[in-house]
Amino acid sequence: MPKVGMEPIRRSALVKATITEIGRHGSLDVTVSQIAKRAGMSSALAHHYFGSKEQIFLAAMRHILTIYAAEVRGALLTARGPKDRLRATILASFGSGSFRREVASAWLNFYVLAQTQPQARRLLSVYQSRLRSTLLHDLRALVGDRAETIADTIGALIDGVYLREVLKGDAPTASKATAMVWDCLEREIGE
Amino acid sequence: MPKVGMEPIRRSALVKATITEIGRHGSLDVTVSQIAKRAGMSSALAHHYFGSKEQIFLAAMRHILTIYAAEVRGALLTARGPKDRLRATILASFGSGSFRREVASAWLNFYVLAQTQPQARRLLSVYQSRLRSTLLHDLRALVGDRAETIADTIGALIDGVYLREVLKGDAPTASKATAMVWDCLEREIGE
Amino acid sequence: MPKVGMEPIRRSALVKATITEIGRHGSLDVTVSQIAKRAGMSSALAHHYFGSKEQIFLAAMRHILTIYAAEVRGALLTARGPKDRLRATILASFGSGSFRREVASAWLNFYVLAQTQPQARRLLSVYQSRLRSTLLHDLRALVGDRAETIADTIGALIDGVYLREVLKGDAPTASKATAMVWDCLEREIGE
Amino acid sequence: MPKVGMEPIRRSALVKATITEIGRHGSLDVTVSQIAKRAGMSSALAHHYFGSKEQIFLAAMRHILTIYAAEVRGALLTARGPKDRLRATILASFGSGSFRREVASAWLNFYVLAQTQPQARRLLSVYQSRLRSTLLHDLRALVGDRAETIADTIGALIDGVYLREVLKGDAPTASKATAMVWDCLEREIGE
DNA sequence: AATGAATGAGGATTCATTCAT
DNA sequence: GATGAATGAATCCTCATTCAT
Repeated sequence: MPKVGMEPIRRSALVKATITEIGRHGSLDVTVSQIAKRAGMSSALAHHYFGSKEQIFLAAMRHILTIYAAEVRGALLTARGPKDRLRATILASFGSGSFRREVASAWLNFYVLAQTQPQARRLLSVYQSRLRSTLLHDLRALVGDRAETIADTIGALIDGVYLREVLKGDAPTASKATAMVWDCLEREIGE
Repeated sequence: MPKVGMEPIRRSALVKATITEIGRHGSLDVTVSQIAKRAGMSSALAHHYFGSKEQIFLAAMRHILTIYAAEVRGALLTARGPKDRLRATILASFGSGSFRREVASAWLNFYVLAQTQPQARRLLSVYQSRLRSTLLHDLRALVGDRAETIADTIGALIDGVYLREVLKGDAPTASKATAMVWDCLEREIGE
Repeated sequence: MPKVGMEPIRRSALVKATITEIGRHGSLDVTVSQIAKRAGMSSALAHHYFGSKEQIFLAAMRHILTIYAAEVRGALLTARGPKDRLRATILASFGSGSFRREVASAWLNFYVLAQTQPQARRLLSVYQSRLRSTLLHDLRALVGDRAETIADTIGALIDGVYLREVLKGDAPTASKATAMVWDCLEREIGE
Repeated sequence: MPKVGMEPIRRSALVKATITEIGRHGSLDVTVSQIAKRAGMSSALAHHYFGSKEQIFLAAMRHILTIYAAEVRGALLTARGPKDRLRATILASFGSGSFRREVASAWLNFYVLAQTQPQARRLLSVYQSRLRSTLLHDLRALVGDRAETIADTIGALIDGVYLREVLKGDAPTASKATAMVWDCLEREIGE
């Protein structure tokens, strides 16, 4: 058993365990001990690596956003043309990565935290900015000046549809969610 | 002075105090004592009336939804024609009642709770159903079959815009929010 | 069992238990739970009444100083003339109240705390001022101008002798301590 | 570069770091990690060298006493005659080595520890014995039989004056402290 | 020699909730 | 109706200490 270079392994294990536990409880009312135990270590070690429960959660949220960004980039790789790219972006937002119960839970709690926690707020605006600039880029090619307005609307709609889908009760449906946003977008760009 | 008839007064004071305290802290991490103190009574009495902290919060949320419903009804009173009514509905969703910081805080925490708490979930679906049927009623007159789809889209958009506005940092702007939803709606109904 | 007016009883019990426990451990490394248990209550109640461990200790120290002040006043009641009064003051400083192991422990830890804790520092200076003015009053009648210098010296000597006696190992001897200070004082006032 | 011979360097660094940290915090509530970091090594190494936190502190205290003893010896080197030597001894007790805040902190905490820790108690009695025999030696030449009593009184007075000076708040004054003890001593030896 | 990794044990503090009055 | 009293249970976080490398 190597005793060196454990840090990234431990951090990653904690991040994953955090997401799992939050999903399991639906809230941030999860003890560091529970998270640590699931990650196979003592709570003391969790604190050693992250300093506080809050930082553990922020790391988890950063991870979720990283995964999401990767999913978007992945979807864009094979997209051809602006419309295809827009569609890919929307699809990725409702991809299997985002629609898992644990991730949804993390998001909802993240919204709560973003009201008061500066780092959370910053992280949230990173997410929003990225999505916005991705949408903007392709919308400009299609609608010119109206791109900004539409990007904002579609961004908000994505969040709203996401919220409703994950709170629906039964498992969220990516296709339904995507269709709803896409239809709106098509009408906006005057298809 | 009779002690009779205090119950509704106490309950109402607690509900308001709860909303205020949640707004102040941004989360449900508010103690019953803090709420009770703000409401001018002991925490024991708060428990006497509501049974548990969770029930206090649910009562607060019910109050918020009641106010919201009233705001919608009020706006509809003077509206003439389906389009005017739709516009009124949207306006009410971003009315001063909803856009107060405390109410926004309550909503975000309510979403978290709705994942796991049956009463919260039911309450949430009451809100969604009401909004949906209000929108549907007027949309049918305008677009017939497409009403359902559009109602869902607009409902989700309202939630998404609300989310983004209240998490923006600076005070949310009702006019901007309303415009965004209304523009989308106009395009949908083929204005 | 009365459920009203418990506060003074509880506070007093906690103060006494604190002194006992500090004496038993020799240091402030005593848990609030140990103190509370000895005082016959839960640690939560101890916090309810005092707010923090530090405040509990400060209350204990205030109690010790109160007892000491009472002992001095008591000794002065029957004293006749300045010399007799000075002797009484010294005697009281090494009275059975001060020389108990627990009280000595509290004092030593109090000195440590007084370096950094404002309230402790203030309390310490209250003790020093009181002793000084008591000594001064009677010394003035005997030596006039030299009273101040002598009061300071005797005050320091009392502290030094106390320190050495309580750290000696075997039980401290009031008579030996008193004699040492008194002899010095006699020489200072020129017999 | 050989790793041999590091031991004394490490130990010394730790001892100094300990004194610094205790001074900085005013108490023994200093973590081994803080000490080790200040000494430029890991806490594990600190344990390797000293075995426990307690032993680190005792080593620090031994160091302080060694310095103090050296200061006394140094002062005695140039002293001529018993009175001059007594004066030198007192001066050294309030020398710059002893009156530093960190050293004072260490002393106060040392007193607390001496109540219960055998090694600390022994160390304290070494200090007291040394001071006593130094004083005794010169007092005998001046007052014969009364030397013992006076030595005890002066010893206690030194401790008492030290205690008050370091707890005074503002920086302690060596000259004032020395004068107080010296004046008392002169009167005792019948100057 | 030296350290990062790891933890067990603990400890102050908080709080929802209950109960006697 | 109303509350001060009271607590059990929890939770975050700390830290001296050990160990594998």
